[in-house]
Amino acid sequence: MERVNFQAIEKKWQKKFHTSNLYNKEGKKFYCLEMFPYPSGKIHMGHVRNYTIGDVIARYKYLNGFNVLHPMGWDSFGLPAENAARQNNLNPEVWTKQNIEMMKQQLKMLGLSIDWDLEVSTCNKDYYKHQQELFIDFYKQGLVSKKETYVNWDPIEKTVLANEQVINGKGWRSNAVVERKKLSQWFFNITKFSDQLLNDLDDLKGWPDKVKLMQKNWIGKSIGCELDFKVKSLSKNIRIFTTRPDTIFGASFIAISSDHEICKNFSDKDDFKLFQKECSKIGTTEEALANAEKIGYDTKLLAEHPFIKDKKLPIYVANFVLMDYGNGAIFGCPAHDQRDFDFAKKYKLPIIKVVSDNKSLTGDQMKEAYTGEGKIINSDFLNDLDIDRAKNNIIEKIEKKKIGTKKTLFRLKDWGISRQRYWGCPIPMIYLEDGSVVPVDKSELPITLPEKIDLNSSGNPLDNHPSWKKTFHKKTGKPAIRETDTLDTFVDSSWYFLRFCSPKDEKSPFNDEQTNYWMPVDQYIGGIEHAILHLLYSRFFMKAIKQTNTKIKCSEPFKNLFTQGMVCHETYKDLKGNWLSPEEVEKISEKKAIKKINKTEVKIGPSESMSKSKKNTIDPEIMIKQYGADSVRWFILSDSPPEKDVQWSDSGVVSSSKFLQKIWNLNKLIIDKDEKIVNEKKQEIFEKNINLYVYKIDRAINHFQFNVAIANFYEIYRYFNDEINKEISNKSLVSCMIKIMKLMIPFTPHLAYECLTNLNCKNLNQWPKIDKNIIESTKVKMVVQINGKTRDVLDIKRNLDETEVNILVKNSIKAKKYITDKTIIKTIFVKNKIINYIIKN
RNA sequence: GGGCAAGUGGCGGAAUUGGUAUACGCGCUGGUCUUAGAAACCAGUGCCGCAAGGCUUAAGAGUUCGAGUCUCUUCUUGCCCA
Repeated sequence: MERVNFQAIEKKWQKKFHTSNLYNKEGKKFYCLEMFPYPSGKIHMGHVRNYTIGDVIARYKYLNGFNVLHPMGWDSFGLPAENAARQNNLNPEVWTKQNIEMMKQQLKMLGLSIDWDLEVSTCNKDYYKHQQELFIDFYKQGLVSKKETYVNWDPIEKTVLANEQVINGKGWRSNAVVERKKLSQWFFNITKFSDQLLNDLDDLKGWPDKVKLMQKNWIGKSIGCELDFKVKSLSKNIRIFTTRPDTIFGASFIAISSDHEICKNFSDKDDFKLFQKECSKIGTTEEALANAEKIGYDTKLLAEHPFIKDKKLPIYVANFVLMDYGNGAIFGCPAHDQRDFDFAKKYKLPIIKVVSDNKSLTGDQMKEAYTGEGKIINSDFLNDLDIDRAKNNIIEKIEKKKIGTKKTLFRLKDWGISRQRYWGCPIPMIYLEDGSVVPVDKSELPITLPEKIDLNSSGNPLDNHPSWKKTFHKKTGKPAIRETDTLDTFVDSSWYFLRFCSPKDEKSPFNDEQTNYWMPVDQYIGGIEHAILHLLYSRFFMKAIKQTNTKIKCSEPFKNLFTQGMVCHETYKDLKGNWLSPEEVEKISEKKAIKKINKTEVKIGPSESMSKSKKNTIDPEIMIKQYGADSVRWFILSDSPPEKDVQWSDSGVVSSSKFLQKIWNLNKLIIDKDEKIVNEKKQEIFEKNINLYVYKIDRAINHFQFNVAIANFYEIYRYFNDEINKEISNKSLVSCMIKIMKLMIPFTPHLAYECLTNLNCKNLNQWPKIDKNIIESTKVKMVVQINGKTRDVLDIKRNLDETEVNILVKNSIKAKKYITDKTIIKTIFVKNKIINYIIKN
């Protein structure tokens, strides 16, 4: 049998894919989008999986008559380019553009149905120009602000980290211990949309519940209240915020942030200064705050308890209270908050239990705070209420006494977007001589990056640049200084999906009409690691844009979301414990492997997601060159459901390629086949069964069960191969094979189109019709059970009723013996499925 | 610590959503072909049993004519938040 030349076929069809696209102008629109890649240099298997899944959907929709938008772009700003540039002594732009070229070629090798005319790259000024415009629009809408805040400072990268970039108190990239540093930063006021971002989740029916829940928790809405504490020695009250007003009777101290205005009273004291310095050593994440040692500074001030007469609470400055939480002041209830508990233990403050944990321990005997449910105790009028009731009750009392009000708190913080880096979008703001900050005039956009830059000195490269920041205010002509921070790269990816609707529009970020036609994205596909931030920021952008531009109708960017799993591979280590790549290892059996060079033993570790650090990566390009893109696509879809992790296996991709060879052979066989005598009945059954598979595969694709669809292809092959010589006309075989090859287009487009051409198929781009009548007329399997145990399976016509089935059962040899001479007490009959006889023994 | 998933052969996994558990693939075993290997093809492959048959979806209970699927308890793993 002739070996199929995958490389030649793929090359031939990729030329056509490059110039063709998936537009059916008269069809309903379908916007299919995969998360665009960071151009790191080469594509990895994760990309292969992501873009193959997207390609299946895009092609499937196109074949079904949809007008499909399937673009691709590059998330091309970001730190790795700066690092690489430093190492290789070239401009980040050069490095980035090289990578994009290489990765684009690799993506093309996969045979994706991308419309490359729409390509967008976020580091191009014709992209970020519009981003600067959007920034100015947002600024004018009051959605941008500049705030002095503590930030997570990465001392190695010398940059600000977002909370989520801090993992276990360390920088996600540098692994350096993160410090708290006060800086003036630009923010998007995402919290203005907190309620909307939360409530609109309910409308996202096409999103995984898991992702919605993660977003909900991230936004973290909670009800609490503000409450004023009188301080006798001060003229002013301290206003605190709490989500647990029900524990007010357990309060034993007040804790304030080191930035609280009261601290001004002793800001020149040396011991306080020292304390303040200590405070800055911990990061700003909740995790860092919870894990850090709690330290306090005794102000010697006393606050009055609002509900307990003559009770005084000491006021401490504490390192775990931040100014941007509530009002920078809390009351401490050690018995029911772990941080307060730790603090109280350290400073020997009373621990008063006010929620019953059904244990006899007194507050002082408790080993940790109790934060669970329970009845309120030791709390005067709140006693015996449960927590929720007590909360409502106390808030009512507080409002009545006019010492505080109910308040909603969100965990969600404003989005800090300033980065002290070169390779990002310049923030289009200028500082005037009088100290005011204004946006640059839109006519001056884009504010471009300087080409020559020193990346080797520490600090902010744009700030270090000799001339770049010096400019003039357009209106007054007076000298001004540019903002030298650049935007977080999450900003770049928060609106690229809009740009794809009209990527060539020079006047505005997007054309309203085109945007309203294509948006929202009908199917968005990407990794679960973006479940919170990227998706939340994009949702914010959509809402902010809608507020800015009233012509835009869309308020949620992604109608359906699919999060695919990772690609994993076994890990290998030599005897010294060094990681080994799969190429360095020779596998002898399932559990045994040796090093190729010196035949020493290799330890096989668990399969983990592919990463350079563990050296367990497989290069897609090598795989494509060896087995062909279709085989790689086929394998990556075949082995696991797409939402779960998949194990890369060499034997798997080998068998994929073998199977595609078999499909090729089968096609050849049919084309060259001599005509035989035809049995109409057999042919009809054959055609019906093929039709049934069309239905099954169509259904599987719709449910994202690509592995199931592929299993069906294996079945079809076997069935087809068995039936090929059984009195079926060549015409019928060819028309059935055409159906099958059309079903394969989304999975293995090169092979499928080549075979279809060889089969002389006329309408290449039309999905086979599912004939519902044929499915209705196929036989069904009726399970015959006796007392719930399966005794026989009958092939019967569809929709027979109970009496008809009874007759058939009585004639069945297998089932008959269980029923004759027995008393049937009850019969359960489910049409087309099962008949179950309950008999007496 | 809290929340959410999930647990099916040696492995990846399927099961029309309460109706034949183990589809399909990998691996393994045997065979045909071959000087040999590879490839290809054929057959077998959950467990017990010679067989008839019985047992089996992490463990245990429950609902049901019928449970991998629903409910409860326990255990384990993964993810997110702390």
